[in-house]
Amino acid sequence: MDYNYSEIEPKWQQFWRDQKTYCVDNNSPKPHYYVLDMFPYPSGAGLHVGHPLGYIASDIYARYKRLRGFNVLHPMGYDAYGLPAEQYAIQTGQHPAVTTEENIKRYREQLDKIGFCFDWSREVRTCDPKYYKWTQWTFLQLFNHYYDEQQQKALPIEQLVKQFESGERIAENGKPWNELTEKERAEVLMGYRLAYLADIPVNWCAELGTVLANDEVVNGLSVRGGYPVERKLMRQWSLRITAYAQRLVDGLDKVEWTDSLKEIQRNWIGRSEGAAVWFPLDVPTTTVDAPTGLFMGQVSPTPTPSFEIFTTRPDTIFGVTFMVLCPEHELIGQITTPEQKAEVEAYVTWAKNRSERERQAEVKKVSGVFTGAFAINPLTEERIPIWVSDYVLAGYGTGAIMAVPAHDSRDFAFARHFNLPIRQVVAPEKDAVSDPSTWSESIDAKTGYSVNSGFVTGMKVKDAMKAVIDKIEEMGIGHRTVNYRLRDAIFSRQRYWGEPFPIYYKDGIPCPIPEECLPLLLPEIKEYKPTATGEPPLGHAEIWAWNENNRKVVSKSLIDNKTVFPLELSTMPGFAGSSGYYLRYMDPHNDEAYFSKEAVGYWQNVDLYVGGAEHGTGHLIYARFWNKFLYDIGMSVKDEPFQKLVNQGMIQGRSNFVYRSKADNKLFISKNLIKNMDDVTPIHVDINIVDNDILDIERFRQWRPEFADASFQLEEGKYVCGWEIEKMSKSMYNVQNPDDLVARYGADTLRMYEMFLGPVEQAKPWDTNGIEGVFRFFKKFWRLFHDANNTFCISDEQPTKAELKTLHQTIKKVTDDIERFSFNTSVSTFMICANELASAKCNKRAVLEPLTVLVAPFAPHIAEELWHLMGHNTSVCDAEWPAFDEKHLVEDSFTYPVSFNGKMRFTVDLPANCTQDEAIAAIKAMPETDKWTGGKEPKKIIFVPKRIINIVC
RNA sequence: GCGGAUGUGGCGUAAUUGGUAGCCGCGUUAGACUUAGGAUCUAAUUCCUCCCGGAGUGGGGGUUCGAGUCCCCCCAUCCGCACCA
Repeated sequence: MDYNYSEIEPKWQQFWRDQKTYCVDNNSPKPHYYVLDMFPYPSGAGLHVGHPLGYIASDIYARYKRLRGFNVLHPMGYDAYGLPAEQYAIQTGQHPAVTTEENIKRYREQLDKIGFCFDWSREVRTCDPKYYKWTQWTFLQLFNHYYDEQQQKALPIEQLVKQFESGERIAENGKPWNELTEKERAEVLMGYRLAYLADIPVNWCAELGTVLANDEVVNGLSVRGGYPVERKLMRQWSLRITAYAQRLVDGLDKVEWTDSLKEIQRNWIGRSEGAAVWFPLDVPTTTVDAPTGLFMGQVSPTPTPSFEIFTTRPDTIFGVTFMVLCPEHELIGQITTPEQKAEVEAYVTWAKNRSERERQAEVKKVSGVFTGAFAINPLTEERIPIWVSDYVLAGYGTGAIMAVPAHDSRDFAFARHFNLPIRQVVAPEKDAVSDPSTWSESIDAKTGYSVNSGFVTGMKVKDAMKAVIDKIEEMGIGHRTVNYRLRDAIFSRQRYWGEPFPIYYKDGIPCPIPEECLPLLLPEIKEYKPTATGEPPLGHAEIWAWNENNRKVVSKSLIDNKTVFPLELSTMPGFAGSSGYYLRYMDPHNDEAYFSKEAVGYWQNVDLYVGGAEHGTGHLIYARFWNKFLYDIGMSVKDEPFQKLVNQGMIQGRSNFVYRSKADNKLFISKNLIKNMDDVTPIHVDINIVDNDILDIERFRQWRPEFADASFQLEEGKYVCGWEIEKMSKSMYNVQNPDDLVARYGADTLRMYEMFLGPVEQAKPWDTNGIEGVFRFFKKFWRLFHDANNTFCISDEQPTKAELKTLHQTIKKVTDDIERFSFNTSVSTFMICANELASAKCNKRAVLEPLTVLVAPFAPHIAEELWHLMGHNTSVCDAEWPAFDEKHLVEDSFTYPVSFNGKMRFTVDLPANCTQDEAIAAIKAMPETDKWTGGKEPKKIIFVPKRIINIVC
């Protein structure tokens, strides 16, 4: 019997379970290291080979760190709340908890087979009340805190109340605190809470019956299901993530993530510096609210009614030829002249009713309408028309812009369409002024010089920006400011399968459920659809009201508005549970706290996080925000949750095709015999009946009834299939299930092969064609330890110099590779090592024992087996990483390549410690030298120790 | 449009970070042992070639004794954002 993985693997998996090999302690004299995988959503389809890629990489790293003497935390759990289980529940009536439980079981079985070193005793599930208690708890903390701009951190809302009480801070409506009703006070505070309730435009997905976050919508369609999404104003819970925008940007400089992912986040946060400027209105005063004259809630220093705009190009203010308001702008109703009223109203109505998809599809289409009103350019005192257009967005800046058509492509298109004047105020060179009517596009670059721009004319653009802002600030009509594209995170979902909000409503005022009463359990309901009145599914729950006196959830029929009140009906989104799970792993069974101070003090934060880059604008932003908040309130000890982050590339599917003749639909033509692709129809064929692109004809005939009597045109007796790289999906018959590969080659081969496929970070197609090579490696590796009769047989002889060199080369390369996360090259190194040892017939313990430890992170099962065969009775996981000794690599002599004018010509052996002069003398003495220099004295000789000798002649 | 990446044999990839391009594996070819082989072993495998050599890392230029690697300009593919003022 050869290498028998099917016997070895279950045996050691059981051993690890019995010995609790992977249980980690929260206190250890060893240095700590935290390796985390993004926990999976347990979908009904089970794992495919793409899922474990990142898990294998992190597993190798975790095992490596452990062998290097670290106390390694490497947990796993499930992101168990989510839409698919609920959609399934709506269709089948099956409780989402039941399907989720089944799926988790399947995932666990599949994961176990691959031999991961997860500490399952720390498993968390987001749908477990013991876990979501702390999700709800964090929500309450967010509700009870506000963001203090001065201190740049979250502070308890009581401190804000004190400021209001003392008059240190004034409510926006200007009324003193003690004159406000309780309801008014609640509303004021709601404007500060980090978790707040507000009417906001949301992404409403009618098909899913819920609101979605921005990152859950792509091209106007929901990510899950691809249903249309519309913009709608709804009263929703939100998280004031925008308060943390600057810290979220700054924190990126402190973490070791890829530049591309950092860019994605910077882009999403969208910080831009510029100026807020007030433009006075030039309208009959009767149409405006005379006493305040304010529209944007700002304290205007000017007595004239004015409105605020945001610009990143204050230097172009001399080129403003019109203003544009977004269709939602509250000023529109007040300033529109009677003549324009009908037209403007029609436009606003049209713009509001457009679906998100329509709007996005028609971005290039210019539309807008003139209000009839004018503003005054505060620097030039020119009278400029005010327009309304939906290319100005309500959610960004102030929803109003100063349009500079000469230097903004959108303003340019608008001006061209409506025939508005275009005035050049920036030129690439000082005198490069031309007639804008001849331009095909605007000059948007922030370079060059200001022209036609009053007091900044002739300045460089950068200087002009500064000069204009200074002037504006001096005039008291605006100021420097920073805007972010990031929006607050909508936190309500009109769904059942999520965390209930620990909130009840007393006279319409949202009140938190006392912390001691958490978790607020998700109630059972009969139907998972929205109620007849359009309430979220929790509207069906009968026992869903809060009794303030005995602090219990009670029947809705008891609601009396004195002691019993309705509970919130929406639930939290998927990212709620996944935003803090990494902290919970540190102390997963704590019922007194999210996690103990000791636990977080020991583990600090995640040292290495492995997962897909698709979470760049979702989970990874929310989790950083969540952590920063927990940091502010003294829970988390690090400002950033994930120190180093590695994005594993997506694994695509490699589909196989058979080609059916169009002339004869029973005939299938082997790929290379096809003369014209138009004569055949490519048909997806299940990759499980294809091996190295060769079709298993018998299994193909059995695959589908219509192929039972298929005939074939074969090449050399084989049917060769075509292939293409596509997304891995059931419908393309290209899904590779890891279980099948484990059954056929063993987990160690699967692990090693997934690493061998290429760099972990790189997206790549799954291709089983090379797995045989890895499997052969293991058979070869096994044979090193066994004789011809497959009896374990290693010798205690001293290794030769060459064998030690092989070993230490391998130690060095593999160690370096793992540190660099370059696992594909480590696999190559192992293969080279095994080849060399096999041809040297080396079966010496002094070489094989350290080698077994090196292989252990990659192939733990075979390593454990051999480790025990070598007489150890503890796990190879607790071995010590072999020490590298440079001296075994030192050679007596070194073979130098000698090149002439950069072209390699011959090699020469020189002593390893040879000096430059010795080397040059030796080369000059070589007869070959004359041949290449033609006997002349070389112009120059370049000598790089242990590299190369180059002669310039 | 903006931002980020990538481009090397038939295929997946490697290259001591500026020093003999193509390691390792797949596939292919030939051979050995075999009743047999989807087992094992050996050898060959970038391309052209008159077997002397020559060309070659998407294309073009540059720096250098020397460039896959550094700089500039194109081309192609992939990913992210997208009316963000």
